[in-house]
Amino acid sequence: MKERIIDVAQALVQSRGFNAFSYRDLADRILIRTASIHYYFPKKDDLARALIERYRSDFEGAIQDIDCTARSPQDRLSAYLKMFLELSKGGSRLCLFAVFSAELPSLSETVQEEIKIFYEKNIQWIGDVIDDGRRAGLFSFPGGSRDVASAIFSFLEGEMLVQRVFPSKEPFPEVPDAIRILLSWGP
Amino acid sequence: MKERIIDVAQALVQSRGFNAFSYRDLADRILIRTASIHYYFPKKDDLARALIERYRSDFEGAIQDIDCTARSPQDRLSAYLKMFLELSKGGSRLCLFAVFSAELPSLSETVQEEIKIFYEKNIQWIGDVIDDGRRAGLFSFPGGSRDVASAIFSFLEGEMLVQRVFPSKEPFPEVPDAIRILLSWGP
DNA sequence: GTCTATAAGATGATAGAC
DNA sequence: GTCTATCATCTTATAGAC
Repeated sequence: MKERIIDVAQALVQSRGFNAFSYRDLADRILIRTASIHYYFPKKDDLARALIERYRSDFEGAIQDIDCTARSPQDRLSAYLKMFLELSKGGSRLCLFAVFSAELPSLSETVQEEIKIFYEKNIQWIGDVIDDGRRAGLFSFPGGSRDVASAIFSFLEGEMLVQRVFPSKEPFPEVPDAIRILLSWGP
Repeated sequence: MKERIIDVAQALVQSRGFNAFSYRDLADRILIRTASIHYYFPKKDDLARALIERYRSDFEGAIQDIDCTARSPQDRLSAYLKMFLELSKGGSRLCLFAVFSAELPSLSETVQEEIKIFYEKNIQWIGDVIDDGRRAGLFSFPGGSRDVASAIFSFLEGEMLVQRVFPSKEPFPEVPDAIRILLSWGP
């Protein structure tokens, strides 16, 4: 049940935002009473934290999978992008953290801190991968790998916003051209 | 008065989101009663439309200013970026449209349409500028200018989300490195 | 134009029966 | 665990006095 509530809540956050849905919205969709949801998540902030925790652990699990299979930097980055887009259901759902960032000052301190950790982990990981790639002569870019990693991550988060507004746009290619250019990643 | 309401409302939207503030929040800040706000903006959707209209006209005015002074593609793009960041008050405020995109499905059809127009205008303009730049041999990038313009815009919107989470990060340079790389824009 | 007063409904939350 | 019942509060919105 707990998982099911999180499922539905996540879908609502990713489409409307955290402040634009109520326990009633959840209850109606799950066919349960709001009091039952309060049993699992007494305060709405508890729900926010649970949402983040699962999303983040999904992400970290996926990243570990990628690291374990230990392929080339290119394959790792490709796999990351694919996973990123999958979790967001191709734009109809935003990245959970893009939504939370947009509403950041309305969220609790704890949640804000969790969001920061998520961003940090992602940028760190991308930075490591492209650094590996550069050392192997596969990628080429000026400056620090962290800056480029941050730019890639910003681009991905922003691209979801744009894609939401233009659903007619062709779906994300597996590796967006912008990233290929940023990394001088030849075809 | 109307302008003042829009000022305060815009600040609230850019920090918390459209669904996370109420007429009461506005009233408390402006030292007025909620009924008075309803006099100017009967429905909250009227306020949303007014917000968008002003933001968009500010943007278009600024873009026209840039076009009239008719400088080089590089200067035009620099000026655009500077304006973009100014309107967003350096990350403490998100781009109004980044917030609206994040909450898109919770907004009215009319508002959604306006958001689309804003995005379209911006991407179109950036595309024209970098196309000019490419023809003049100042920029170099593979593929269509619209795709690169879209990537630049996505990056900017996303960068604001990231900057909000890491306020300690150094402020946006006038022309972010990512954009220099995307355009092969030498120093 | 701004106010008081107020309505109708939503919202987050709790107590207590089953 | 799930329910009914209930709460205080907030939210959007309107009517009508000044």
